[in-house]
Amino acid sequence: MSDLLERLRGRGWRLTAQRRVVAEVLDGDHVHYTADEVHAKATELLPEISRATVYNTLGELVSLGEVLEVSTDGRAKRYDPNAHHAHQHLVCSRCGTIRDVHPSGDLLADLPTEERYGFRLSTVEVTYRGVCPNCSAA
Amino acid sequence: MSDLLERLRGRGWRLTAQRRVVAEVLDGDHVHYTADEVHAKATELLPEISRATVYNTLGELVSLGEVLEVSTDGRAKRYDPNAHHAHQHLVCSRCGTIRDVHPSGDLLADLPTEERYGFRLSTVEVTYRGVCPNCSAA
DNA sequence: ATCTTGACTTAGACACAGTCCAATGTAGGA
DNA sequence: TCCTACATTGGACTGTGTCTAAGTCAAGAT
Repeated sequence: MSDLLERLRGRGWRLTAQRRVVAEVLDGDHVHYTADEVHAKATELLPEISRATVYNTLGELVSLGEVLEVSTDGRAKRYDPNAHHAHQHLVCSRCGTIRDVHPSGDLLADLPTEERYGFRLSTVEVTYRGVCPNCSAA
Repeated sequence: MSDLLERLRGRGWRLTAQRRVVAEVLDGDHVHYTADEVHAKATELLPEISRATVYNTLGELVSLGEVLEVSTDGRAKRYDPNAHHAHQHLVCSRCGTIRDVHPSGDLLADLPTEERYGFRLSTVEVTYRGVCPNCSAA
């Protein structure tokens, strides 16, 4: 993920300890943390980091297109660092676990012209819900 | 929508003025109000109705399967009385307007077995995003 | 028609997620 | 090294939703 930092510096991002730490926390492929979880983990690496900075940084990463914002439950938004491969989400209705998944087919094409009401479509988000093997077993 | 009230009474729902008013506000096909919008409209019909009652009633309608909870933006949840026809949502990224839409094809089938990670799938929610004709024009 | 009772409603306090602000600190160019 | 525009901080604030204890009432029983 240090290439991320490089990319951002190239775009004029000022590189601070706080931002580095937030990027580091988001590193890894299958994390979907809430802002407060990011803050908690960032605090372990840099005790004085403030909540506001974490929110600011996440917001910047989202508008720079480096991180996706996912809200699957109407509660806290989650942040998904896997922004460079199109994917959708599979959520366990019991425990809330999220997995990245890759449906087949062209999802946008599933919406017929007469159902588009003159909108210019840009994206589609799909959330599959079900019960994960763990919760099924229990 | 008075058949809704009948249905609910049949299920042992106690019929109060407050509940009647909430059901009345949700009547109509293409409304997607937030809880506070429902409360505002309910207050016009029954001035003393409290916020807590609106939240309670909406929650009950949702668990009874009469109303759908939709959260498209990570802000306030919206309540969709059109719960008896499967449908998805088309959201304007500018103004937030929501339309019910009906994609073609079997959405669940788009997720290949090897992408299901052992989950027992139950539902799929699709949100199409784009810009509505109104906002396009402006 | 009235009584009774458990379910419903209420106001307000509380909790959680997120935003805003003025004061302070600092990265990185000159 | 200095400067300054940008970043960070903590705490107050907002919006959305939940909880509670006390009061009220729908509807079945009498």
